[in-house]
Amino acid sequence: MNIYDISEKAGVSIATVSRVLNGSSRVSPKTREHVLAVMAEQGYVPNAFARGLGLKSMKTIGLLCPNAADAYLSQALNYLERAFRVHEYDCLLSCTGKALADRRKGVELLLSKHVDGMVLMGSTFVEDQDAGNEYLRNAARKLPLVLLNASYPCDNVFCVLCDDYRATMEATNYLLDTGCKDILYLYHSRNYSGQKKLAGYRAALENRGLPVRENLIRFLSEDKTSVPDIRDDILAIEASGIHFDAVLSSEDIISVGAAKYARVVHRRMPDSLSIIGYNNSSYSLCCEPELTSMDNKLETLCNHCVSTMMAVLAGQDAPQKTVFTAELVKRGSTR
Amino acid sequence: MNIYDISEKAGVSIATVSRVLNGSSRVSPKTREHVLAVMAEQGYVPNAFARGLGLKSMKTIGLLCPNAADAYLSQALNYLERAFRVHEYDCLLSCTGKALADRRKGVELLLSKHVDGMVLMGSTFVEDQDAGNEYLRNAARKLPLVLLNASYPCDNVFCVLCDDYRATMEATNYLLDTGCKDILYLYHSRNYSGQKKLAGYRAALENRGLPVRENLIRFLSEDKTSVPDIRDDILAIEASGIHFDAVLSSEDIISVGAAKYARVVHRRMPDSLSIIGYNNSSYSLCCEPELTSMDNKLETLCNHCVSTMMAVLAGQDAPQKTVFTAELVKRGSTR
DNA sequence: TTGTACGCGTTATCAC
DNA sequence: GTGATAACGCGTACAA
Repeated sequence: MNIYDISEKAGVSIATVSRVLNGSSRVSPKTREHVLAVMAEQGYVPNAFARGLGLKSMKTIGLLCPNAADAYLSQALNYLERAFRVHEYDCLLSCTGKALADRRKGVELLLSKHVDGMVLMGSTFVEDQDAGNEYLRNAARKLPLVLLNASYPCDNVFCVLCDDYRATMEATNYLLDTGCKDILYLYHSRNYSGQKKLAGYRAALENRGLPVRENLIRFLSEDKTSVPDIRDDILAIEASGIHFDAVLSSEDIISVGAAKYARVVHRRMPDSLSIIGYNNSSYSLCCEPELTSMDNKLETLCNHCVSTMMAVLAGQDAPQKTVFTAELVKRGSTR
Repeated sequence: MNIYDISEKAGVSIATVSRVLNGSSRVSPKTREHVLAVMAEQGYVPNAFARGLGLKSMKTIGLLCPNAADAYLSQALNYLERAFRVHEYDCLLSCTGKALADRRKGVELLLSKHVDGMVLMGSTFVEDQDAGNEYLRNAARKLPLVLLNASYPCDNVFCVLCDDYRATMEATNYLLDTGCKDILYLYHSRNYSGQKKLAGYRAALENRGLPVRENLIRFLSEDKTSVPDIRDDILAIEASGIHFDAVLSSEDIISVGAAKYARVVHRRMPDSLSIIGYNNSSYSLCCEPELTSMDNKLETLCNHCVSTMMAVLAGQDAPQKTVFTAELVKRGSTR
């Protein structure tokens, strides 16, 4: 069943069928109705490959994600896919992992499939040393890139993110305001976003003339990310003689580990220990009391990624960088 | 840069270039080397649309998933995508939601994009009344379907699942063996898998000649699925005068809610309350003590989905149904 | 308003 | 082994 069959059965030329198909050009209402009827009757569906060949597009967006199993990223995945679908774009998924070589390969594969654009989820995709970002610049020469929660100034690269710096600064201030003195800062990732968050923590202390004690800033091993692992890490920190009355982390899952630590050593929240997480994910509701967490507006960010992409694809101009503000959601783990 | 350019620069015909490209037919080693060199030099990448048009395939698999944000499904998504990628297949994602109309639409959209096969994640995709499954039978006439954690006997539909019936039976038996008398069974979904699980619970009791008390079997509202919601549901159950010394659920997240309930009312695990979850997801590690959970071997299932799909696409025959056995992972929430 | 004819970049079937 | 050439199914100038 192709366009020729339809044109024959409808007694018109393929050009007319094509016009009806694409809604566009001028076709007499009568012919249109007739052709539509024939198409419906025959259950005709235009061949996407042939159409792609001609239009150089199959209305497909590449979604790159280091790890689709991650609670935060999978949430983003869900928002993005649904929003793109509303615009009749399908999403090609690529779970690349964090290694540069794999990310590059992921981008190239999607490039070879001629997606219309790509969304790169998380600041993992941007390397600190700019030489490593050649693959991004190269991709951006061929199609628009939208970066979720990352920043990279480059033509045809559009960034949508939350002000992580301000967010952790606000969280730190809140802890200080509620009487905490020794705030343990725990983080997993040294990428752009991770650095901004840490900088916010430092800045909050410095702004008040408080010392930044480096032994309260702890990078957790990247390969031990389960909640019990994190609990054990914190137990070890305590065992090493470091005292803290609050835990601020770069991810909810870390804070869940902190809550677990608190239970084990019988420290009550928020009296003996305050905890703040990041992302306001479903993990923050798992603990008792529930965790105060920084809501970085994932849904808003994702929707903005999609509308930015749509604008760019439509030839309109879009802001190179859009920054939203996070919001602290206060729950039982803080005063 | 297309096949003509390459053939011209290499001084051969496009047929030869095509042969080199597809590794197949007889080409003299010398010509092959030369053509490969030219292709590399020019950075030539064959056009996927044109290739798709000729081959009627773009090596793409459709992944349908009611909700990519779900902890369990996103894990599956990750496993599936990576395994397919190893076989050089890309994945087109469709988060359909649970409504039949939307699922049908998702299938049809992927059908129109001429994916080579589809994986349907979760038993949500199979309707109880078979009339609702016409969309599956229809799709199966055109391409192979692999169902993850669902069963539907139909030509060209391949099912990969865990024996949920036996799994909950085993879990129930374990609770009974460790001295529990009143096991509250909580579930969220009435789909195929949900029914099997419940049946396993009933069967375990019946096999021991114990009464199945319907007021210990509770269906939780589908739209209130957050941990605090579930905690409140359980509090309400208790308030209604129902006594229980164990909670068995169809999903880890429900059991996390149960653990939260236990904390609120100061019931200690496992002495005063035993809890078993399902899926052995990261949620089961969030609680203190950690939750005993039924591991339904998601990674194994996913890998099997992929190898089944590959076999079918290669024209080999594959088992219509493959059933794995779940395994109870014992942790602190049970004796 | 409608139709003709060509281009899109491959693969595949023939001949040679 | 290699080279013409016909599909593949659709979009679209251009002509009518």
